[in-house]
Amino acid sequence: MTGYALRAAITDTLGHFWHESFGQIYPTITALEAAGLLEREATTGVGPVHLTAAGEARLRELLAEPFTTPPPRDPLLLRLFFGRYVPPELTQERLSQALDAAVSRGEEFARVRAEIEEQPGSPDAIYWLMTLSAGEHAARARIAWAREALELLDRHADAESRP
Amino acid sequence: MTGYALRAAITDTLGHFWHESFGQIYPTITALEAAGLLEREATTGVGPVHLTAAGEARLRELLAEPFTTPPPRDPLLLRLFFGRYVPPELTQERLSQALDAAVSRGEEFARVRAEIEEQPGSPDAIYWLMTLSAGEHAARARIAWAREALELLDRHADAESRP
DNA sequence: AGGTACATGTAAGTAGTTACATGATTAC
DNA sequence: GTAATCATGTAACTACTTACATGTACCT
Repeated sequence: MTGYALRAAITDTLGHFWHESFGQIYPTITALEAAGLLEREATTGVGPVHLTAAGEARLRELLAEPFTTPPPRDPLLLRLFFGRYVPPELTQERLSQALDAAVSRGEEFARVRAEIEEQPGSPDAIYWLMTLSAGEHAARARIAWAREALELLDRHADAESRP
Repeated sequence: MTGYALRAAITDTLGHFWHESFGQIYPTITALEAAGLLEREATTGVGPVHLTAAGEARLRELLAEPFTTPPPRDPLLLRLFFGRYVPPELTQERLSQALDAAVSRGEEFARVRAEIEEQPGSPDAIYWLMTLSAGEHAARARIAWAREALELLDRHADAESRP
């Protein structure tokens, strides 16, 4: 595929857990081609590329290597944690937005699930369903949490206004 | 507090959703001091610092500003998605590790909850409980997902070995 | 005396984003 | 003909990690 198509594919199918920018993609394609891991389908220097045999071997190698998880950084939770320093209405709004976003993600996941289950028997299907399921569980948990937190905030505001 | 104590406090109380390294903390303390937002408690140039009035005002300002969420990058899900390229036992092991880690996190959260609920009435308590609850929901979701995925993988391996 | 926790900092390097720049092709 | 989509790339910048370097204080 082309770099452009690759980016679209990443956004569409890995979107809920991965991301790449053009600033990463194009220099990487150049480097991989120089290393013989990628090949152009034309000799023009641009256009679709695909993995060479060496490229696929390297991919398998990389996927099998141990990996580390980057340190967490959740900007929403950070702002909620210091909620005492901002108006309660702002915290409420932020929770509402998080709730809406999680609901949308849940709906999107349902559409993707329907799509995958239309073509069963693909050797990839089980792995795609696995990562999809991670998104579904996370979205449901986020929805439940946000509702709970909004209620907690409501009750707290009530208790403050009539002590 | 000192930079060292600050880092310990971040790790202890924000650990499940935030992180800072010394390489960030110390230069930042220097910059904030130069800007008059932090003050040393001694005149020696080292030792505990605390927010000035201007510093607290700036903190409130920053906390109230809109924020963006960084693009997602989940290294585990990426490797599961391309599960077809690695031995199934490796995928199984990775899921088991994720499950164990989520269980441990869940237990840790239970301890923290007990701690917070010991001193009720703190004006921060509601916000701390909110972020803690986010961790609890996420951990439970991760546990449920990992168990489900392990089962899916098991059934799949069975189906492959006796077609 | 030796180890562990407390404490502070820098320098090099990596990773990644954002903004800018350019142009071809397709759809209406 | 003009707007959107497809397509490729670079340069500057920001954020952040890691490794290194150094020293004190306390405990046993």
